Amino acid sequence: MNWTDERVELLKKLWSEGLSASQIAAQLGGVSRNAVIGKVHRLKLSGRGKTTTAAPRSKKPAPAPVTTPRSATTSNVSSMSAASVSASPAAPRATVMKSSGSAALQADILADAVAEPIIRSNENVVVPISRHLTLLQLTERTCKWPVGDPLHEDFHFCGHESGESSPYCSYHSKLAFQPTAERRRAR
DNA sequence: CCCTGATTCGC
DNA sequence: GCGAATCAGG
Repeated sequence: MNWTDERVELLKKLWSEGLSASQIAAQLGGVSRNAVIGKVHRLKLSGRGKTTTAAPRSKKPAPAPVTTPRSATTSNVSSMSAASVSASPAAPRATVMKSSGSAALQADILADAVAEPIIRSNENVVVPISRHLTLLQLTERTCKWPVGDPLHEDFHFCGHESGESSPYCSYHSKLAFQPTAERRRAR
């Protein structure tokens, strides 16, 4: 993909709006977050007020001819990152579904099996670069169950662990795959 | 492990 | 100029 003027403009815009490199890459399509970051640097568009890791100058990776294998001790952090989307004032199209958007991150007890997710993931490629709409980073392991009104600010996705091959967490999977209620003729 | 941006460097 | 690989941090 070329960095056309338009793409560069969009890059600048999104970057200035505080989107992360990966988010921008996702909307631009066809580029990796590294590409975005690289471009940002080349454009000298670093730092937009609040950069997460503001480690300007500390040390440069000296070209040590010797490989220095270091073992890092990782402390376990158990924080769930809720998938929140910065709702845009003008959402293109709302996925109409009747869900009582109150499925919080903590597997809350949902009254009854209400929601019937009509989530038709089309072959949807990249989200048509539109508003400063930024679907969060829905990775392969995050529950993609939408929560709340897409038109509202607090719209987000469940974000729970969704296992290896399911788009939803175990909880939402059950809701999603519930056979249209009692549709069986008991012999 | 997930994510973030920063830097380097071969192409 | 580009961006994968790598580094460094949360």
